[in-house]
Amino acid sequence: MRDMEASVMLEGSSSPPPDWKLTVEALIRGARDSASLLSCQLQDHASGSPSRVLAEGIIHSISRALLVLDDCEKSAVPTTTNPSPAASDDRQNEVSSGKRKITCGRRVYRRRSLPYSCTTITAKTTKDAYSWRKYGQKRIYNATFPRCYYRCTHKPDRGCQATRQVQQSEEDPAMFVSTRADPTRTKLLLQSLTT
DNA sequence: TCAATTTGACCTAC
DNA sequence: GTAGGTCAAATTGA
Repeated sequence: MRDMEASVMLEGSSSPPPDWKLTVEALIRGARDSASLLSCQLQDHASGSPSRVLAEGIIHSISRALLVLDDCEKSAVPTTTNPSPAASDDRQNEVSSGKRKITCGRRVYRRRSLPYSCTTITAKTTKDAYSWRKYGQKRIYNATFPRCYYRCTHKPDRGCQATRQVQQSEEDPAMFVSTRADPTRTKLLLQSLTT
């Protein structure tokens, strides 16, 4: 698996085919369905059992493979996401309006489609190397459960850009769909896969 | 007192 | 125009 991921990434240094995006989306759908199925199967096995360890490994590998594919796509179409410093200055112009302050001028946000994202499905919100801090929650259209947004606690002091989205599964409320994105650490992971 | 969470507003991608 | 991601004031809890 490791070798496959590495080779996929190396090939991704060239321009992707026109239907690359459709291919990746199809893979993502298939992988998510597979992960959901495996997650359901996991419920019947005790934690640490060989079957469960194997299935968790498969889910992890799928997530990593998708991560590499996504990165190949991104590398083919370079983007700049540097927020304008001037934008933050605009936020200084605040006026008071009732309960909360309303900002004059435009805020600038880094947008959508989590770069270098990695989706996993777990029986509960798992602990990892990060310390997450919740910064938002939204009701999602056609979704029963709201989506929660987390970012790394160390963003202000260490500049950690990791973010995480967690949403309860529609099919099985006991499961949580977790999407993590960390531009800096993902690059390091990809480098390690090639060595 | 301070850090974490909540929640409505703001903003942008689609 | 709408859905969804982010901001930041208010609130809560240790």
